[in-house]
Amino acid sequence: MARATGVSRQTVSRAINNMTQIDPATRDRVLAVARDMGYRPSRHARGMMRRSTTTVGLVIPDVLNPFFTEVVAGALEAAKSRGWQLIMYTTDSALDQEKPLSESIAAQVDACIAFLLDPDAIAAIAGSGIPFVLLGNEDQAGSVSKVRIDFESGLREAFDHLAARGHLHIGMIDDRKRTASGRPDARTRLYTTAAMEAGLRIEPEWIQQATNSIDGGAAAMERMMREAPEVTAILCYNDILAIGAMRHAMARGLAIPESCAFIGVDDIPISALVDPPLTTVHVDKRRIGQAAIEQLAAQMSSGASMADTVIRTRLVVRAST
Amino acid sequence: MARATGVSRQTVSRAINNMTQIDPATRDRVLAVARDMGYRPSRHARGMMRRSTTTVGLVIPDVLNPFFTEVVAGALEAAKSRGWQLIMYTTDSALDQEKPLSESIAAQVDACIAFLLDPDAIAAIAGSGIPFVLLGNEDQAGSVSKVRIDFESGLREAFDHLAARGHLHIGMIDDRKRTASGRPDARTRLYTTAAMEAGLRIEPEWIQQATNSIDGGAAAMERMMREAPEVTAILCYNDILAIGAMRHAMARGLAIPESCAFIGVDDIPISALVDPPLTTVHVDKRRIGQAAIEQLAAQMSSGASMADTVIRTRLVVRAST
DNA sequence: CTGAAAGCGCTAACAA
DNA sequence: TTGTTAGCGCTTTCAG
Repeated sequence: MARATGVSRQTVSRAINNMTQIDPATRDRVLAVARDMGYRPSRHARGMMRRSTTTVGLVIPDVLNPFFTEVVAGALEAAKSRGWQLIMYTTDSALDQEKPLSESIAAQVDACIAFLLDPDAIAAIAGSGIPFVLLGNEDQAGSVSKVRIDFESGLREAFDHLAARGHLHIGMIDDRKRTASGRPDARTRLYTTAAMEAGLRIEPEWIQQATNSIDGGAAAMERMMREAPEVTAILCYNDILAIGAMRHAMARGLAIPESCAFIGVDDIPISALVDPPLTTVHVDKRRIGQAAIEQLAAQMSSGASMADTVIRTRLVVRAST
Repeated sequence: MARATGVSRQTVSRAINNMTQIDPATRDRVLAVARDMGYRPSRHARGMMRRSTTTVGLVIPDVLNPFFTEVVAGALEAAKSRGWQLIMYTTDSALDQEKPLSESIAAQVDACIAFLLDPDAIAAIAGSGIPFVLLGNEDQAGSVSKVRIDFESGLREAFDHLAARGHLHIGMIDDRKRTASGRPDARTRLYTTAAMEAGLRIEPEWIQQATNSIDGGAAAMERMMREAPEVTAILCYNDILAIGAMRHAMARGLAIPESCAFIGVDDIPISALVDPPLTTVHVDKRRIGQAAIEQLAAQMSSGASMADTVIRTRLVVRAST
């Protein structure tokens, strides 16, 4: 306390917060001393008195992935409009980072929204009692509030679109890590379902697993061309893989979309800029972030959680098909 | 306090933090009650006792700009390795948001790193006494610790490269907002300097101001083609503008690089993927974020701030020149 | 193993 | 205008 230094007492408080009812001279003196000894009010002590701004944790796998970046933008915007703060956490897309992170997070924030796959990690946060919204994980038990993405609508459109163009051999480039996690994404399931419903057969080698990156997509395409040359259209787990695969196909001399058509998922900004522009299943990513914050707000005010938000998707047809 | 509910007293603390020296039975009972009444330890009260994790504020103009995204990734990584947290703040690239944000920020975090232009905003944070590192604003007074980007090296390479290819009429597409702020970026100054040193003339209409987006770049290119058709090479404020301009030029029938060459700045991931791949001045964006955290750490331990970090740049030649 | 007391750094209420 | 008292919610002595 500056009481020892300045001649005055806890009246420093009045000075620091420059309240009224204080002699300007005293205030200045206190402030001067405070500056000299590098005094800084404690965030926590303050937070205890004034009811501080709510701080929400946001867990995403990877900041460099434009998909999550847009979710962050949406959440940030919604948070800012409520005067809330956002603390960013990253799992580096590593399943084994989820658990330790989740265990420490509840102590740091007032509420949390997170992309998480590990059930234990999800349980850790949900069990901590803080308001919580889970993102993009549809096969989680119903006890936790969710914002989920309805890929079915868009993916069905995609399949119909390809079928209408006469494609009979439709392959898929999937996310290896996601598949390996034992909790395959809805996209994978929907691909199989849609093919069956359309009466199309699928061979195992028509599904290639890829590391989630441009190069990963290219590598998967290389294998696809070697092992399944009969495939004339490829549905990709996301735009990044689609772009990597498409570029590789072009480099290897395939004409697009004549020899092979490509469809991505997400509709990240770059997809409209590549050549040829990528046909893709559009997801309103900002809306995911916004909706998550809104659900958090609902939990915090009413106590009860509101109904899950479902983000619809739709096909955006461009030149790659 | 759970003392009223559970039969026991502040020994809940022992239970909550599951310390040793407590009867498992008692612990479980306390925990059960705590869960039932939705008890959650207060972040702040805790932070007062245990010295809590340092929380650093990170201010950037825009999360959706891949340049800043990579800076965030670098900062996040460096922060995580120290066990620090990052709170994200955004100014939405609006100069007038900087001041109010800066004034409230010091109370929320233990330290701060920020992309800021408004001198008042900078002074507000610097004056608050928290450890502070300013990013990318080179013409700020020397009193504040900085990580700055040395565009000169890379930009000089870029000019030499264009000159070596015989370009005599080199234009520039600049960032309108940055120019309008009255604090033009070093890039703008260096463009003029480099041209003079190379003995090249510059006409006013060779410098077009653009809104910082793909479309903004396209619009600026449209004006450039109309007002300065003699220009055969264009240096752009950043890759986004360059890509927008280049695409528009192609759409209008220009051959690239034969009719017009383009050079960007930043080397964001997309630049290598567009067609033709963009020649650009590479900036190590992750390093900016890392360096900022390192300088913060230096300030917090030694008290004195370490020397500013300078991020070197270099030209990456691709097919657009 | 459990309870009582003291105090973290600050602010709010009331006196002086 | 300034000082005093009390207490925010928790952890940490030190006794019981």
